[in-house]
Amino acid sequence: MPNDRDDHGAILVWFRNDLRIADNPALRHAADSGRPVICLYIFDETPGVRPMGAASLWWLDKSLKSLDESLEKLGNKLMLRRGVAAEVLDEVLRQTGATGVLWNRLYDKASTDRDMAIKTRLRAAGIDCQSFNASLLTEPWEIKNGAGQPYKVFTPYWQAAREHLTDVVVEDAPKSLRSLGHLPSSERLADWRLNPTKPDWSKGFDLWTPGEAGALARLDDFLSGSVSGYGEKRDLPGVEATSRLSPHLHFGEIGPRQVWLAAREAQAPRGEIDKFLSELGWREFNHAILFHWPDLPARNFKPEFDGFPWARDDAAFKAWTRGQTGYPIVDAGMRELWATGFMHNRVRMIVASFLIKHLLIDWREGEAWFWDTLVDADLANNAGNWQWVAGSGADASPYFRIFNPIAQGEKFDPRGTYVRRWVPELAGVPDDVIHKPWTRPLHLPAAAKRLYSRPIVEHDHARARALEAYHSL
DNA sequence: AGAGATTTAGC
DNA sequence: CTAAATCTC
Repeated sequence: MPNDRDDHGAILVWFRNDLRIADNPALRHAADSGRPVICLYIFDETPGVRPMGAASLWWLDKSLKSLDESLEKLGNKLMLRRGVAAEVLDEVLRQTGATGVLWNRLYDKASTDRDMAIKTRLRAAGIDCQSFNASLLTEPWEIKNGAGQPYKVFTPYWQAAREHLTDVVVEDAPKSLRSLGHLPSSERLADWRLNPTKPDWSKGFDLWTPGEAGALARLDDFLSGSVSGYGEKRDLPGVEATSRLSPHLHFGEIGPRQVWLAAREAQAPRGEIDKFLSELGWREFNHAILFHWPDLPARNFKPEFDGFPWARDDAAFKAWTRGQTGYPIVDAGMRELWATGFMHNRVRMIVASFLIKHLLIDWREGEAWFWDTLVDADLANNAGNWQWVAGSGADASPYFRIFNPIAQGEKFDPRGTYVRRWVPELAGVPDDVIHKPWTRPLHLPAAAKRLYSRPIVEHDHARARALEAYHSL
């Protein structure tokens, strides 16, 4: 009775940040229906949905290509359309006669507003419309404290969340995907011009392999190698000891359930595995906070910060973005970001603290820069982490914790390995002054003297000024 | 997931 | 005396 199945129409799978075929419940559900499946990615222009930054667009380009190749192996392909999502869906439904639309959920307000409106409207029109969870270990609304409220502190949140994770399940990729006989036209990926207009900028991004295969390889590499020394080495930017899964997780090339299960089965000490998994916990926490406090990217989580006397200093901001602050660890981080679309986590905290506390520049300006330049730019994590550093966020670092960029450098990059990699003009500076080259100008090689400038603010002065600003609240 | 000053424990 | 623990911002 094959024709019988066709009578029910095709199912449309709307891909978003779930660019994978394994552990993808919407895709799996469509495949299991036995009906033809239309795989659609919409370059969404719905007003209010934050446009991706330049580094994200670079990544998206490769990830979509990779997903299309995976789908072709299953006998299907990825259809691309650009426009306002609701209108694009209407058009594709009309062109294909599909009778069902499935997707995996997103959790920011612009997306949930859009998706709820679409779901209500499509269901009223008789379209079978369902959403699934591909992106999080637990749904944000599932984890509540004793008073029925969402947690605002990470440790009790993660403790409660872990109790929900007794039967984490991963679904295999479908073996095949029926396709529609006559698929309406797709736009061409190249026409979207997702690569940066300055091609030189992304030259150094080749350390990444966007796409599902690259994500799985990265996870495997990490779990069979550096996770063993994770607790000790994860804070050392000169050592490659972190997983670097963040962009893959953001685009959903791999899901947190896959990471969770693989980590639990890895041959490594339990303590190290748990430390790594608690980083997944922060990802869950940030998404839950964003879901319950949708203004997180724009407004202080703690409203008492609303009166903070931020400085307007374009020259200082520019120096920060270019890695020209005169503090080697800060400059190394900002240059790693520019060169690779990524920055080591420890250094993210240092550069963010520097922008907010040494320069007194609003965390939202830093958040916007990261949004544009990070390949792992993620609304929940980016906003949550910037507010964490600023002291204005949920379970944030107290404002008066002001990182000393010299001490942080000496503690976490003691031999200057990281600094020398990203600030080559300091290559010949001896270890004992690599994080404070201005203190012994006579000992500096000519290149360092000529090319590396003095700090744009003096640490003790900036620290005192930041504390004063904080106390003015 | 600070920094810096001060106190205390252990020798 | 030193290093760890404690306190304060």
